[in-house]
Amino acid sequence: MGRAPCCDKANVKKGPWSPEEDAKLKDFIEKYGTGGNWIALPQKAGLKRCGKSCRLRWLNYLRPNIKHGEFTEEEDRAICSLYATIGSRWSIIASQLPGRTDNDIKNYWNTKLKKKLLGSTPNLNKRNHNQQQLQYHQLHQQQLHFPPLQLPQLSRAFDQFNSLATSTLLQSPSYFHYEAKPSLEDGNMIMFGSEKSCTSSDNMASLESYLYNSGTGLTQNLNIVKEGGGYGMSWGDQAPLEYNYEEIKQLVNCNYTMCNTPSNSATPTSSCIIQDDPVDGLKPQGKLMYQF
DNA sequence: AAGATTGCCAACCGCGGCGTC
DNA sequence: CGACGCCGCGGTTGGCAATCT
Repeated sequence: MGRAPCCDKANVKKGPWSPEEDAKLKDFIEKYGTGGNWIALPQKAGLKRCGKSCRLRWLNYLRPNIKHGEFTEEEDRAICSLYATIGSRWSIIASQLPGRTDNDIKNYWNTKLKKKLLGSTPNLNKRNHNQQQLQYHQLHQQQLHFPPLQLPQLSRAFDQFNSLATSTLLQSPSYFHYEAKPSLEDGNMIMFGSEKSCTSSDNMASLESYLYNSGTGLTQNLNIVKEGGGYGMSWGDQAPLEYNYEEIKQLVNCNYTMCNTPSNSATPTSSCIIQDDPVDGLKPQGKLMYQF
């Protein structure tokens, strides 16, 4: 049996809100608040709308201090760096941008910012867009001799680093590094992986189990070796390429500071940055330095 | 000039999390 | 401790406007 519907779908209005409905909702909430119950609110406010629809309308449009219109360069940078760090968690990203809603940011990212990062402009037709994208990548590959990098894998990697940084598994000062480098065998693939040393076998077992259960997709090719009194571990995968090294470096390094500052401290306990790490004086490797 | 395509964004939908009973 | 109901999130859709062919 499926989930019961949240409202009587036959008796609720759908689609765009009229100014009258907006006024009713706004007046009601300003007078009485939401009462902590969106489902009951439309009936009390005299609206033939689903509670969820009311909530969305209020949060995305009617509530005070909502910012509409163009995003600033500063907001662009913040969205980029947060997306690179935590992925598509729009509500968290929105919480860092006063006046902006998660829906707004999601739409902005999907329709404009993503394309901006790819070096193309909005309102291009498909043929021009594809041509420009191709030229863009060709130019970058000629200049850098480095294939483009795929963003989703990086986002997952960052997710994993973030949760590890704040997990109780890593009590003592610890050091991680994350490497993104072109595969020597296949220029169209990127290798990504991490290494971790640990002096306690118990700790390592917990970490291993954590990684297996974290669902980040980064535990392929997990390799654990005994090193002296402790253990060393590395894991990684390879992925097809979409973005180039410079784009990713800019994304990550731009304004990036880890947000795991403890409540009793003014300074963050960790940070990350991608540094150039030339190999044999030829290709740069993206090395994400992660210290906490 | 008109039909087709693309961009944009408000709104919808389904699902997972969480609190309550 | 499981069922239930609500909330909030992120992905998707629909429809209008702009642009292209």
